[in-house]
Amino acid sequence: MPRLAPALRRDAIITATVEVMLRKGMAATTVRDVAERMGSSSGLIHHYFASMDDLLAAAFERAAQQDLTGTREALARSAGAVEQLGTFFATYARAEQDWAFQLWLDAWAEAGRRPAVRRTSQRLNVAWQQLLVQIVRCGVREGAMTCGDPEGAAWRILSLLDGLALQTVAHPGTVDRFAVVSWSVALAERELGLQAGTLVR
Amino acid sequence: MPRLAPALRRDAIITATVEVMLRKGMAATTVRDVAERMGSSSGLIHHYFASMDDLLAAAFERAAQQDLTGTREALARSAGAVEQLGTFFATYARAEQDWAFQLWLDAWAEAGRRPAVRRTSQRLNVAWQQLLVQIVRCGVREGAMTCGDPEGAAWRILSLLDGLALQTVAHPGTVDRFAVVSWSVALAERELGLQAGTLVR
DNA sequence: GGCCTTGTTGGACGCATGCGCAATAACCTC
DNA sequence: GAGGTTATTGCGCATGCGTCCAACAAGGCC
Repeated sequence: MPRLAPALRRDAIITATVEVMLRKGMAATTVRDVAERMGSSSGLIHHYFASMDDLLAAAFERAAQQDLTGTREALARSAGAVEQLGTFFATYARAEQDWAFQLWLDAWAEAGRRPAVRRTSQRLNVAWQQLLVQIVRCGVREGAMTCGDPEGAAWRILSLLDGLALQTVAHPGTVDRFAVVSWSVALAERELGLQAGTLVR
Repeated sequence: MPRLAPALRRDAIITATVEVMLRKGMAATTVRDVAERMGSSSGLIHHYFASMDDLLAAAFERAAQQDLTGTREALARSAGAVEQLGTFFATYARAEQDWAFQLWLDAWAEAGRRPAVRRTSQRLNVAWQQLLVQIVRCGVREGAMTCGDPEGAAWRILSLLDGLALQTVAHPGTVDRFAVVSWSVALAERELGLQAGTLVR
């Protein structure tokens, strides 16, 4: 294994860990798996991460942040707050994002045993909520939405989407995903004083 | 350890496993833990359960079924479909039921690695949905609710409640549970053509 | 009371895990 | 090119896991 600058190596380890995590799940990811994926020794990983907890947390952070910034960029390309909200829902509806749901599910379950993972997942969850709050606040300022409690509304909508994600991941095929998404969109429209059908393109 | 009839011993093992599971989580539950809890040897457990997967599935089934029948009994004590639906939501709102949410979360996460647990959780999930379907069908027949798609409505409401459960378990303190419950109740009321406030006592 | 079925024991086995550490080798500086 | 810094190795250690099995003992049956 060629010698690498600390920052680059650390980065490479995280990348490899994310790949393993997506394939085998967070709980089944081991130091040896990551080392094999990188083609390096297992000792190297512990040279950069004090514990498995830290490594998994860092890897989860990477994956979730990527998702978050991807959504942020998509939002930036949208004109008004209403269109942004539509984009937000469309992101959740994408079938290719099942891996993200599975990852969040893993993180929630591991949170009980791994402090670092718990802290990271809580932080990122709040980040998603704040993203929604921002959109709603923007919509209210534009006069396109009405909402007395943006913080609360964001939590409610997020809970709704999480439940949807849970059902589709845990019981694929049983639930009609599209139907549940449209429903949640309709609910959000009513919650925010939007006309029905505004968010669907 | 006194000799016991197979059915009773099997029952005792499941009981002990549930207790350990509630305390340490499903993923952290080991054969030795269960044996120690029972005050027996570890070999005894494998005399009744072919694998750890089977044992965990049986224990999860026990806990979830208990919850299910408990709710069924509460529903039986309620008069009409509307009151039954109110009872259904009240069950979810109870703070003492956090252990149930945590257990479901564990089951969903373990499902990827443990076939028996997966089958059990899917079966019980459908059972909960059917319970809701029954209530809605009943309500429509009584003329108290309007719903064109009881099956779909049940899945949507269940997703909503699951999301709520997820947020409150994964991020205790961050989300105002009562606010989210009331919201989901209000949503269900609208979904089923009920007057606002009907389900809240 | 002897026998035989069967619930029960408790440790052994093999495997996998996270982690630590002395040795090695690559790179940089002078 | 010598020397020192440090990224990297790869094996060893302790621990924990699920599973298995030969031995043991407690009943029931005749």
